[in-house]
Amino acid sequence: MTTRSALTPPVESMVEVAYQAVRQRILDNVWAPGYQALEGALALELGMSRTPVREALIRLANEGLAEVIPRHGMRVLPVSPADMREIYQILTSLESMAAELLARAQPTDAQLAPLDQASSDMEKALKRDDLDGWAEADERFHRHVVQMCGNAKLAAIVFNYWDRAHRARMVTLRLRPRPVNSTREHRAIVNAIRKGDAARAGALFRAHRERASRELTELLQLHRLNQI
Amino acid sequence: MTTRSALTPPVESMVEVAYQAVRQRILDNVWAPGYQALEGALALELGMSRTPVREALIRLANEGLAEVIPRHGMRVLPVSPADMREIYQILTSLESMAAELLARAQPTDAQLAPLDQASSDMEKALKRDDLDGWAEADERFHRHVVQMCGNAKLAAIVFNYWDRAHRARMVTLRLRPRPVNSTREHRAIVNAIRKGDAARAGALFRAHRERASRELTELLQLHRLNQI
DNA sequence: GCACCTATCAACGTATACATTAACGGATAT
DNA sequence: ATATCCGTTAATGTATACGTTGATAGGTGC
Repeated sequence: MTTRSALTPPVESMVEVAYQAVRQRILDNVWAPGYQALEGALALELGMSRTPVREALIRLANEGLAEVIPRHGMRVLPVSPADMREIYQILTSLESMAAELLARAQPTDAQLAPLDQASSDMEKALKRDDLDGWAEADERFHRHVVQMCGNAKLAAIVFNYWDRAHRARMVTLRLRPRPVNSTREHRAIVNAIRKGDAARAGALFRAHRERASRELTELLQLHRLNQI
Repeated sequence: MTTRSALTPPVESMVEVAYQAVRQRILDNVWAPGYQALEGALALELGMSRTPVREALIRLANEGLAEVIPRHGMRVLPVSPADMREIYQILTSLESMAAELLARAQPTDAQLAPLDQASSDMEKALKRDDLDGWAEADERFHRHVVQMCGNAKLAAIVFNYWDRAHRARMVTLRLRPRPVNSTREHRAIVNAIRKGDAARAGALFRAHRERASRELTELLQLHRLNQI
């Protein structure tokens, strides 16, 4: 009997191990933007041969987190202010579409509960001056909207671009004034969705993201953060 | 002297050869949706070892054109009506954003000339009943808008989802009534962009894509095309 | 000192090798 | 006839091998 039950999680392949390991190091800024590593070195570090490492790097390159330079191995891609502008334009467009779709779907109160919960958690975290908690609840809010909009491909794109911008968000989290507007805007968005007012939900979400994008860009300029 | 001039294009790697070969077969519907091929068979057919084939397949899987099923090789991914709906929602969102960005950038008449040209070519092709010519000019119009919007990442996403929907567009091209509305809508979009009216350009583009999406979906239903 | 040339090296791209294991078919029991 | 078991096969995932070639250091000429 060699069935693999739900209890024994699928033996992750070495490609998966390599992919997750490198990805996590990039997202956690353990390997800073510009960091380079040779395929052989990575393989040695991860205790596997170059083959699975190469395959993982192809995925990471496709996802825009790293690039592969022929004789110099993998390089962690920096994110410039111009990149951030492009990324936030994409997120603004797709997330506001997601909000519209969600509003059109007329979700039940039960389905919207996580959004209310996330909003409350943001308020509570802000009162405690718990910025990490605030960021987690904020991300949870956005994730729910995108996951429930009914368009899995759209969600996948949004998640990918969140990842690319993740480091910048973490850096600016503590450089900016207390994010007091966000929660109010989230509440208004939930209301529009609850009423089924798709146009308003989309417009509010769009304004919400555009403000965030503007603030982020200004912060990066102010602090001369030319690559993150 | 072993410089590689512009005349001698970079020797494409075998991975690139494999990637292009498989991709082209999928887009051209030489390998229909659902078609499967083993890594070894592909390698044999392409005259290379499994290694570059595997690496090409990883890219194709990431791009959503194929999937890799552990003991069954590569499988060409079918596109269902539900997929088409998701894809067109994404395209609607991103292309209308591109139109807005382009309008905001206040392009010169010279920069807008290709859009006028494409619109004329669509009219001319339609008069000749040249559907392929019409489709080419239509795609050229859309490509220009997206390429000139100033957001390369957005453009890359749009191109990828065009590819995914390519077969369906080709199939429906000859099933639908003559596309007489599109050219008029294109003209209106160019006018809005020329005036720098970003909101209007975005709204028009959005309506344009939503109409196309609706028509396509209805065609697929009508002809019971449940996977393309 | 600087530019150029050359030889060495090592990282990569691809091919090949190999152990693992899912899939399939045939045999057996009911 | 159908279900189950089991042995065989072959496709895979990963490791290893290897030729090619860009990069670099050191030497040479001016």
